[in-house]
Amino acid sequence: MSVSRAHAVKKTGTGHGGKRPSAAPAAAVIALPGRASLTDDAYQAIRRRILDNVYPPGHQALESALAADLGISRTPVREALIRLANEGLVEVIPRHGMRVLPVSPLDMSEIYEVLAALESTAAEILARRKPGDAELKPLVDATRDMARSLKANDLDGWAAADERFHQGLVELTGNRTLIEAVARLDDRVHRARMFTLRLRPKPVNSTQEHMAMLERIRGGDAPGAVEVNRAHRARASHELLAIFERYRLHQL
Amino acid sequence: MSVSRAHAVKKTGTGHGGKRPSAAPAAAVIALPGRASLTDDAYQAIRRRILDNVYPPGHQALESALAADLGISRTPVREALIRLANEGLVEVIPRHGMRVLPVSPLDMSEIYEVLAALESTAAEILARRKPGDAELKPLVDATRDMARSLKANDLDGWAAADERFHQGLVELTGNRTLIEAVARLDDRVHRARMFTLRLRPKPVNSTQEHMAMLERIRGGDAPGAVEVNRAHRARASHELLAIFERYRLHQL
DNA sequence: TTCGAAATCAACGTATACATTACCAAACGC
DNA sequence: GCGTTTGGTAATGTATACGTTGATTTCGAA
Repeated sequence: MSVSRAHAVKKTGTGHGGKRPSAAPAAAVIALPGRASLTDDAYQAIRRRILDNVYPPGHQALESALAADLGISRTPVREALIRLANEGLVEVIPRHGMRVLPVSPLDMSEIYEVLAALESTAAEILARRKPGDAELKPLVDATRDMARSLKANDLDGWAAADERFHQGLVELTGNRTLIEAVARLDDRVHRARMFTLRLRPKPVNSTQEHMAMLERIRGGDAPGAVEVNRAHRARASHELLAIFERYRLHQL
Repeated sequence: MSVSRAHAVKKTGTGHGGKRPSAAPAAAVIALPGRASLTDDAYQAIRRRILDNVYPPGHQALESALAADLGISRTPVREALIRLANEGLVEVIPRHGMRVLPVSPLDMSEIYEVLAALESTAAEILARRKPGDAELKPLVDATRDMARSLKANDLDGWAAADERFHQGLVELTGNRTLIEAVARLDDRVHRARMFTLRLRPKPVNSTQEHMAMLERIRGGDAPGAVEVNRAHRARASHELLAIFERYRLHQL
C-alpha cells in the first residue's frame, strides 16, 4: 500500500489554491463532535429538496451541478446519490446524472399495500401489549392536534399531526426493523400525500378512525385494532388513487 | 481474489511511481455488453462473502484491504460499502473500515415479525386472486423439491427449495415494493437460517404446511392462507430463537 | 435534403492525491 | 511508578485527475 508521506508538507498550495470555489470556510473549521460528513450533508440536503418538491418528480441534475450547488466536490454527492437511489427516491442514469423518481399510481398502490400490512402489524403488537395511557399519550396528542388543525383549516398542520400519529404508532412497537421499513416507504409517498392534501375533501373521518384505533389498542382488542387500521388505510389509499384518477396525476 | 474483469492495470509498484499517462493502448479493452461497473462487482462480491459466511459476523476489513483483495481501488469499494450498509449487512466504522453486522436474537425476532406480516399479505393477495395451477407451479415444484431433498437428507437442497417457495410466493403477487422489502430482510437472516440448518431437528413439518398454504390459496381462502402462513412463520421463528437460546448463539 | 460515419464533447467511473483525525506509544512531568 | 502530553502514523473523507463512453454535431456523398 501507499507509503505514508503523512501530513508533513503543508506547502501544497496547488491543491486548493488553484480554483477554490469559495466553499472552504476558512473561518470555522472546528469540527465539533456533532460532525456531519459532507456525504451526510449532501444526503440530507438532496433528500429534503426532493421531499419538499424543490426537485420535483422527473427532475434531473448532473452530479457536477449538484456538487456546485452544494459547494462540495462530486465525491460526497455521488455517495449521497447511492443512498438515495437505494431508498428509491432517485435513479442514477449513467450519463444523465440523477433523476428524481416519480411515483406512479401503481407504485402508490403497491406501497400502500405494504404500508397497510406493516402498520396493521404494529397495531396488533400494540393491542396485544395493552399500553398504558402514558405510552399512548403521543398518539392521543397527535389525534387531538389533527382535530384542532382541521377546525382551524390548517391543512399542513393536519398533515403533520397525521404523520406524527402514524409514525408514533409504529415507533411504539419498538421494532426498529419495522420502524425503518415504514420510514423508507413513507419517504416515497410523502410528496403524493402533500400534493393531494388540497385536492381532496377535508379529511374529516381520520380523527374518528384514529380514535377508534386507539380505543381498540387500549382495550387489547388486537383483531379490532387491525381491522380498524386496515379499513383506515384502505380508505386512504382508495381516496388517494381516486384523486390521481380524477386529476390525471399519473406521475408523482 | 480479484474481480474478474478485463483491463488488467496491475500497478504493483510502490504507488509512488508518479503519474504515468498509462496510455498504453496495448491490449484491446473490450467492454462486453454485460457491463458491470466495478462498484457493482464489488457489491456482489462482498455481499456474497457475507452471505456465505466467508466474512463472518463481526468480521472487520479496511477499505484498502478490500480494495486490494478485489484488485480495484478504494472508490468502488466505498460505494459498494455504502449500499451494503444501507441494506443492513455491514456497518462502516469511521477509522476501522467496515464491520459485518451480527444479527442478534432480538434483530432476528424483529425481522421475523416484519417478514411474517409481509408474507401473510402476499398470501392474502394471492388467495384473493385465486391463481391457476400454471401460476402456482413454481410453488408446487418448490414444495415437491423440499420433500425430495428432505428424503435424500440433503439439507442444503431443502433450504434452497424452501427459499424458492417463500420467494416465489412473494413474487407471484407482482408487488415489486413487497418483493424488494422481503428480499432485503431475507438477506439479513440468511446466515442464521443456514447456521441453524444443522442444529435443529429435521424440518418435517414445513412441507405439510406449505401444501396447506397452497391449498388455501388455490381455494381462494384468504383468511385461511393468512392463518396458515402466520402459524408457519411463527413456528419457524420460535424454533430458530429456541436454537439460539439453546446454543447461546447470541451473535449471528 | 437526407443518411451515415467521423469528430467532438460532456459526463461519468475509477484511480489517485491530499489533508484531517483518531489512535498508539514513547517521552515527560509529578 | 503513573497519568498526561505529544509526535508519528494509519485510515479515512474529500478533492482532483484522467481515460472511457455514449450522445450530439459536423460533414460529405448520394
